[in-house]
Amino acid sequence: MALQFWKPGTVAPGSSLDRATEAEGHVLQSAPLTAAGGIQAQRERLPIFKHQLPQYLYESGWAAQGHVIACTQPRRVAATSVATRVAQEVGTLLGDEVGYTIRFEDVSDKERTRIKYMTDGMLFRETMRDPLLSKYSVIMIDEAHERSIYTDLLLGILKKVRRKRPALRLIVSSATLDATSFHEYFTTGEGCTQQDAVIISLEGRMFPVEVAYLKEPCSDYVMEAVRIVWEIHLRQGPGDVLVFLTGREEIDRCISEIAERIPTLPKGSLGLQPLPLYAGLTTDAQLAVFQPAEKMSRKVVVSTNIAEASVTIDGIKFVVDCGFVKIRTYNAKTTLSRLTVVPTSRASATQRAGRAGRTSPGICFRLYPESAFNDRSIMPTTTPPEIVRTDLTMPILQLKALGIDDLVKFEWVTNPPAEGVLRALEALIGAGMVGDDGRLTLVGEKVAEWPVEVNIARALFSSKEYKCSEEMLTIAAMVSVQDVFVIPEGGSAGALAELERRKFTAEEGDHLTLLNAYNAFIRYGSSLSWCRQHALNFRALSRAVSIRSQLKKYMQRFGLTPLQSCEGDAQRLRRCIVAGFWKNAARFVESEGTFRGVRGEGVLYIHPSSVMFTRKPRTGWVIFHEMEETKKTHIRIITEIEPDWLLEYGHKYVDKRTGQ
DNA sequence: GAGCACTGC
Repeated sequence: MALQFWKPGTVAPGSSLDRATEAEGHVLQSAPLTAAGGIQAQRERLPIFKHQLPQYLYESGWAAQGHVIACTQPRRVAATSVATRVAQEVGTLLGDEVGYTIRFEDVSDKERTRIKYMTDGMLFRETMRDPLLSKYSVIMIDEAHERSIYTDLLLGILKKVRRKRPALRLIVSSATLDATSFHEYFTTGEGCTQQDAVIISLEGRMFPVEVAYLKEPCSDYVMEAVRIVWEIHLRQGPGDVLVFLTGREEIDRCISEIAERIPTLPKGSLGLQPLPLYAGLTTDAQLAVFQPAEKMSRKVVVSTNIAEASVTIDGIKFVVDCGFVKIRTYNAKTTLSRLTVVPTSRASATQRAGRAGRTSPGICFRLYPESAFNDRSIMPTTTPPEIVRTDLTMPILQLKALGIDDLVKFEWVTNPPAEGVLRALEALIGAGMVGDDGRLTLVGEKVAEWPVEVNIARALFSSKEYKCSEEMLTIAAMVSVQDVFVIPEGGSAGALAELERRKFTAEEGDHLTLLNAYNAFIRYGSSLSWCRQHALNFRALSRAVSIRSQLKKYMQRFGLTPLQSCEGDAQRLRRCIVAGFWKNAARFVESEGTFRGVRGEGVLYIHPSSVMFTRKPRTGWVIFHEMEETKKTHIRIITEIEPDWLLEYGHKYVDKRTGQ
């Protein structure tokens, strides 16, 4: 069957979705969804929206006999907000026929829920308990173009599930040009036919957006952005501006440059109100971008990629796009992750431009020449999926837990790099999670179920022996969230925050400092105002509370109870951390003031956010939570240890590697 | 003596 695309947002009169490919449209499919009746909802020529597909399927009987229609989203907010909207449209209470399931929150009913919105990570997790996902009749994977790691893993699993359970119908929804490749993915291969039910829809933006380019490339896109914002402000009509830059530093610079020029505005002209937006901001500061602009003023939101898909601001009429994005890449050989600024994909550029056309026609100014946009060697069609640039240790452990031992045979949407797969397997074997036969060990099976990384799981398992599970649980939760300590931009506010942080500082290092901050948060009522007073991130701490209580349930389920406190015996706790993180040990080199990793990682620098940044370790040895490469290789979340605590583990490690 | 895109279980 030939692939066809609809024009965004329309279905021909009286057509059912199974006939949609005959009509003009943005739905494309290779097999009809007629087994339980087609969709006859469109008597008149009404626009059909993507989020309504599950409810049409529901009305057409696809949720009969206790079956459930699932719709996955890469993000929690999307899952909850779409579920809320659909529940309203269907006219039921949220959590009744229409519900959602995300981590820490299950607003669905086991018996009654027929349409379930969920994060893709959640559905992936569900495959561990029910490998055939037998209660679902239709699964819609939304925002598949974002290619999150869980989307990819899920698509791979679903292809496998469909071979065993052909009655399962899949809908893959993608906003970009790669729709055809998803189609090919599901219709080729052994046992796959053109009859496999796949519908791929394209989204359309609501209003036209005119795109303008620079004639020549610019050398400093931050200053160029400032110039364009100025021009928009003086020459264009009303409407707010959204500027895309790559990170906090650029955003701060852009904002102060704009602020500096505000006094030069001609008398009587509109004011300008520059506002930063990035994930690390406090809730208060983030909320500011949603407030309407002050009277007689134009709002300029200067944002990271967060405004590309995660956060939607109404009233934006102008977009200024620098054409770059900061992404995390992972080097399997060195086990180093790194943040790099790279040109955006064309798909990203299109998505960013679309942000100008949500409420009215708009204009997007791209800070690069049109020739760059058209040159695939400069701007790729799509961003490389997460699976090719991430640490594969956990994903592979989880695939193995699903019985997928042959990773070469697994039908990846995109193959992960061979090096990454090998290193991950090596790490899992070294950690005793995978045996030499490539199969999961008993420990591996257990750890795969935990929603934490391998090192943390190991420390939690050891916490029973070291009698410090209460504290280890807290530390596990705290290292899983980021930005607990708020760092205001420079000046006196920064120094004040630094003083606040010292109140929680523990001699032993960052792990215990985090523990102190968490305990104080609980002791003083877990309140937002208390966090503000002490320069702590309320959102992060609240999340840590949720994670801790979830992990506590796992401790109970795995018989690691009763939970015990180390009663202030920090040594037990530090030894327990070593039991999980012994591979992340580093030795101080006095003459250089730097560290060397025991795995030969080269020169390591303490991250400035560490309480160890200003001191040298008494014993000369530390354990770190993670390392990251920026201009230098930094280690983060560090605790001082005694070197002989390592001997036990180091021995095992050497044995495995050399075979001695 | 100096820094951190964004998600998710």
